Amino acid sequence: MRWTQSLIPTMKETPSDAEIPSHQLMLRAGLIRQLMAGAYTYLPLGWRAVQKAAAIIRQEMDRAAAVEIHMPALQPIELFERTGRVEAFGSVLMKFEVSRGDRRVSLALGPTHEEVVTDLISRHISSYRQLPLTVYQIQTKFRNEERPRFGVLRTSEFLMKDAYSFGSSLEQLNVTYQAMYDAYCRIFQRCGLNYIPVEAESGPIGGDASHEFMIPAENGEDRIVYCRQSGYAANLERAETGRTTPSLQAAAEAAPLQMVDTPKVGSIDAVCGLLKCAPSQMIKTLIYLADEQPVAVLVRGDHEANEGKIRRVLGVQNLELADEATIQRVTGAPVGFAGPVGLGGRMIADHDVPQVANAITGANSADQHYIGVNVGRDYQLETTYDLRNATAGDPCPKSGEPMELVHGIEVGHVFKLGTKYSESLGAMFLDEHETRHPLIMGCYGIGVNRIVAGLAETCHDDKGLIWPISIAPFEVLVIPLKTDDPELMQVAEKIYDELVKQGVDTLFDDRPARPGVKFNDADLIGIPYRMVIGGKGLQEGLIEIKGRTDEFPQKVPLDSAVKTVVDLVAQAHAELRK
RNA sequence: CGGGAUGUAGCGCAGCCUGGUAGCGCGCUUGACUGGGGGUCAAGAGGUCGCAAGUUCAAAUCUUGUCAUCCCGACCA
Repeated sequence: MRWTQSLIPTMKETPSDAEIPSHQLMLRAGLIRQLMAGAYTYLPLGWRAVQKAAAIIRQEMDRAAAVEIHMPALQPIELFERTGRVEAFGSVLMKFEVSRGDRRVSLALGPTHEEVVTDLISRHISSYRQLPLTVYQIQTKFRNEERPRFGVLRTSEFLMKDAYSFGSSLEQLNVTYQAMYDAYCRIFQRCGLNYIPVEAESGPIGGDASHEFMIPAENGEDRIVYCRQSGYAANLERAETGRTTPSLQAAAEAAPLQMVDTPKVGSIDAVCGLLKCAPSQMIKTLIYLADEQPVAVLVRGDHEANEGKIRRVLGVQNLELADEATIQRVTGAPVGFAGPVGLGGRMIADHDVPQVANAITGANSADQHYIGVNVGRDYQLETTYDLRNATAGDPCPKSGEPMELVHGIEVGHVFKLGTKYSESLGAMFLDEHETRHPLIMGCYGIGVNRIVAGLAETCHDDKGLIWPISIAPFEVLVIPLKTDDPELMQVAEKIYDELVKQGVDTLFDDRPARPGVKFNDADLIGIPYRMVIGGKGLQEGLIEIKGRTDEFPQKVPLDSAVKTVVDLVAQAHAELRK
């Protein structure tokens, strides 16, 4: 591709709307342009990068025996009604009506395709002999983000690879799941991404096992805990901690229990402000309704209760924070003044709670708190549980080493769906005994443009982007320094032709611009290899080859230059496939 | 949806407080010089100051409304 024939609007200055590196650099390097909040046009360089990621995904999907199809983005709302996801998606689902003759038809733009694919398969699969089957597509998804942000990382319209597996047994599901998991590792590896597979909550979609693939990045929206020792990594909502039950006896030096007035001061922050203490000195007492029964849950003041863990400990289906009336009835005080001292009914505590010596808690009486609260003396616990979100420094459940808190960009998600959709949409098969069962499904997503944005976010220096060769819009950038020197241009053209002939993706900077402009743009757009043909070097029969991150170029004789670059490109590719 | 900020040329910004000629840098066009890390000189093009209403002899500037974008939060199968 010749630069002058393409559309590569690089910018020297950073648009003020862009805050995070990926957004700034993708704009400045001429990869994308914004149409509106949450919707971007991909310009030639950006689109090429996306296409390269898509090609790798296709190869690995095919290798994992998934077959590509293409489903409509337009979907009848009725399908979502049958699975109850109109409510589940809420405003995220883009729905609208169109008229067809005298009828009104309700449609949605697909946020994902479980319904469509399950409906499709239900019509064509009827026997266990046809299973397992995995289909996938690469397609634009639509989700009405209430607040699109982070540039191209969180948009209302985005490219997603979504695969769906159908099996006749859990064993089949597990085999497919593992195949997809492995394929994902290969895909991200080949894309040159630093990624962490993490254990994840499967969310309202249902199912029992799930992994997210995260790119560690400061600006990532998701938070995960990670142990370098054991490699354990998990989504914050899901993460176990290696903590155990501590002593439940009061310490010898325990201060006396004392009631203090805290008028109208009900929140943790407010109490801390008034009593000049840290949230970690407080015990937070949350009143939940667990299957309609009130339960008090104790966590340290600076911790976040984890409802999934609480639900599992209590062994209940429904769990919600109690309403004001219930809190008043259970604690005898308004919201904000609950505490474990003298509180009747069921009570469970997090492991860290008894370790708070001389704690501050609500006094179960309006406008009053206790100070000097100690376990074993002022309130009793039989045992403790893991009831809160993990935080940085918590011991790893595998190694016991302290875990780090990392932010991450979710680029992939695999999970075992089970029969949620096959049941609600009637996707059944007959087994060898002629018994009907719902198909057992898995689903597997990759944010294709997030691969590109994630690389832009994490691979750059102060001069610009640094693409891995597999995703780079071009592999080699050829720069003739004097476009009005026919002799020099002839050499440059020949090198360009030769590279193209050898199948190297080459960009030819034929702009009649000054060298400085070309060098700076070259660094900005981050093409892995740069060949410079200049007057001085040419006199000696040399041209320069420089990797994007090399400090200095190597000078290579004209006749071996193409081969040198071709080898470098091949090597770089090989490196990513290891 | 709550809180905050910003809308002036393609991009970055000044002007607004204190109403009276639309400005700067980069980019763009033409020409000359220049020619290995965003060069110099000269001459140009480009703006209903987000939109609407109001106050005023007069509004980029003051008032009200509205729209858009960005940030924090809520939300995000």
